[in-house]
Amino acid sequence: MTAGKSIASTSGAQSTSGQIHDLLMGRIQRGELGQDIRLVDTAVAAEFGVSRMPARDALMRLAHEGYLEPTTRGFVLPRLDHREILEIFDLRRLLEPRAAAMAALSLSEDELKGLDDILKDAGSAMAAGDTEHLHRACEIFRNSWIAAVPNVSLRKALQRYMTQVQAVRLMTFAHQANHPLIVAGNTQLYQAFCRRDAVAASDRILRFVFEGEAAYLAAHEDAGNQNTTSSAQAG
Amino acid sequence: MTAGKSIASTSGAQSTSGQIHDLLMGRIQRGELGQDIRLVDTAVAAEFGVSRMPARDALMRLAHEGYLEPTTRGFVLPRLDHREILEIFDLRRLLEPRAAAMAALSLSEDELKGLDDILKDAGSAMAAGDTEHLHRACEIFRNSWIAAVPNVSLRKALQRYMTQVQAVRLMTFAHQANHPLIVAGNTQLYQAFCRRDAVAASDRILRFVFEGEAAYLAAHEDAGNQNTTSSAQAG
DNA sequence: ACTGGAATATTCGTATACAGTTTTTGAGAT
DNA sequence: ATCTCAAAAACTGTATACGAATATTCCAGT
Repeated sequence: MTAGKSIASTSGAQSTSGQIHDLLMGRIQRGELGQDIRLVDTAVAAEFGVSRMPARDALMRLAHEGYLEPTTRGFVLPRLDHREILEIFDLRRLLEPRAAAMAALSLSEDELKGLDDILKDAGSAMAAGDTEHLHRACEIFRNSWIAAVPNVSLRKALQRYMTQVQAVRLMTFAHQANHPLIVAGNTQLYQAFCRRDAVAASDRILRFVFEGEAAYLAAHEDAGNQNTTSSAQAG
Repeated sequence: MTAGKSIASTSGAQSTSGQIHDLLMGRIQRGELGQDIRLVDTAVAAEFGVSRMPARDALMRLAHEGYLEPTTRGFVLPRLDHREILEIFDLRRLLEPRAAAMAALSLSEDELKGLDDILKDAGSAMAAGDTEHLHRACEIFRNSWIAAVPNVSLRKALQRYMTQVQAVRLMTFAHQANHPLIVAGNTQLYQAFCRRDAVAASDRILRFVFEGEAAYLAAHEDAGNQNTTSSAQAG
């Protein structure tokens, strides 16, 4: 309570619990939470200098949205097992092609320019061997084009699998050999967007998801060979 | 507080707020709430003989699930607008064919028998002109086959759109002319399940969603012609 | 050293209270 | 009769407190 971060003046005109919710979701999406961290309402409340209620509301809402998992002792990141990760690849193959096609038709010139900038950023990050930077750039790229999907319900559905995307990325990005593939895939997607080519965008993202799954499976096998335990964790 | 309904001994071993949540959701799904009714936490709390917090939790959870809409003055039934309903038809076209295909391969003999029973129930309900009964039977049918989808993530995604499905149903079921189409569609889906014909199940559910959209659009036009206000409401 | 079980600590769910905000109500002026 | 503005009521969001449930720790007995 004494070290409160003064929640006010952060994001939009929301309630306290809404602001805490958004902040925590940002941390989760940016992968700032270790998978062994337990989020407890009293601790969150203390961090933000508020009472338990807003913190509790935010945590429960995040849990219900699938970003956190309630346990008997605090909230933790949902630990995705191998099966669940593969399931979500399946879902992404169903949803993302249509989403990319819609985005191709909806992205404004400004948004395309923004994607271009992010892509250049990702390219230089790859050249510099800065995995962390590349990771962030790819996340921004994905969030940006998804934000342009006009079907709100579809957009929300995609955003719900951010955790899985993050978890898989953390595994596949570890292998620098994957980096050119990732940047090339995003570049081709961007080019399809520029051409307003919905079909190409759809095809490209589908192939991208398949490639992601293949890279994940390879990383998973590696991890399995080296260490039988804690193989398919998000970390 | 004095006239509490003694929440205990109702449903499973949940928390108070969970029980209130389930009870209210049941009322919503059964259409027991007029669209002009405002649910206020203090009133709900008084009805169930608890304090505001559990009632508030339940209402907020229902709101977040899309069953209710928070306003400055209590919670009301969500007014799904035309755009959102069409968006969800789009999503269902992406997800349900795959789900039905998976269900065709996964349904056990017992589950198939259960579907058959429900289907017969629906048939007799239609014959008797019991719209309410038919509505319930169709809901059970849908829930039953979706429960057999082995991809947990896909299953959860589908269940998230239950509300919208319900809302649309309430509109389309009002026209008795739609009833034979609905029962026939479910019957054909069931037959595809029995044959373990994933392709037929996939095709059938896709057509079913299209038919549902067409029926919704027709109902929407009717409502629009009769009354410009309160056209696309979930009643 | 290891196991069983009680004491302790942590955390959750709920109750009650208070403050801020928005809607409604009602009185007075035109 | 209607409009305006202030007072009241209603409702939401947050703070604080308490009891219950569950995990953890620690000690005694083997």
